[in-house]
Amino acid sequence: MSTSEEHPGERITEAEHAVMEVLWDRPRQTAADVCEEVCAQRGWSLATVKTLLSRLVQKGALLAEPDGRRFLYTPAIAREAYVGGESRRLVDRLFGGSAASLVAHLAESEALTDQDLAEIEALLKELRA
Amino acid sequence: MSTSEEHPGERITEAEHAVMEVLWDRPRQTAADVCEEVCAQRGWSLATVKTLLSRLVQKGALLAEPDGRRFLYTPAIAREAYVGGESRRLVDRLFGGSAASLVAHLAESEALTDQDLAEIEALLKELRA
DNA sequence: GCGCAAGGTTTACATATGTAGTCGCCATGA
DNA sequence: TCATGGCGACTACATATGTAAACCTTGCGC
Repeated sequence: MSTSEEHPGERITEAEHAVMEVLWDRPRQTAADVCEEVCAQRGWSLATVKTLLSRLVQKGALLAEPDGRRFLYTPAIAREAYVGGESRRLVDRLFGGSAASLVAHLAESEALTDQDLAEIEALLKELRA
Repeated sequence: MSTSEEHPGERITEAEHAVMEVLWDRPRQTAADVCEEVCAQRGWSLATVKTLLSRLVQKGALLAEPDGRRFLYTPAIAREAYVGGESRRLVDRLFGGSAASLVAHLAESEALTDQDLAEIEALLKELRA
């Protein structure tokens, strides 16, 4: 059941993740573009964004496509893969690998609203079909 | 705000979490006891466990109950709370706060086995009752 | 042509984290 | 009573992470 991951495990950090989100939302953006999207919210400077972009490229999480004298950054890993990996990590670490346990916990701890429950039910019905 | 400040937000790290699990499983254990449980698996030395225990006490995640010249460590926070917090953090960060989205993702990414699905369905039915 | 602005690269530095050694105290058995 | 071993406290140190400044290169507008 191994995911098609071959990077030795270059974890993406919290701060880096914020940058990834911007690029998943819209690929091929410059450092300035990314900053435009997050610097305000996170109180970062352009320099910080540059650093994070570099580190992400090094980690193989981003691709830097040359565009004249600058780079257009694009995710090298799909959001789905990342989200899946993180989710799995959580489930493994806290729920003994049982996703059902996670759902159970969410439900019991009232982290799920009635609407959530309805949505999940609908979803399950669909999956069963 | 004295030393024994109660910070609900003091993050517990991966390594520290391993120690917490041992104590959640069985409270009031000494450093040596805890080591007994994890040193082998994680390849840690007793010293490492001691450091982690100290940090956890500082963070307010553990209580050190004096027992003669040593301490019996006990979780100061319930596992439920920790698990809930971590789950919520993940949901917020990756699923825009929608727990249902998480479940949807798990389902779609086949992280849920048929049995998981069945369990969840049963669970939902119960919650509806 | 030339300086400036835009971009990436290097360097920086504090705090966090993983992992562990060392110090000093003291209860206990020889 | 005295050496020992067990124990927490203090110290250590490399790497990771957050955050950013300094620096270097080069295309462009004037």
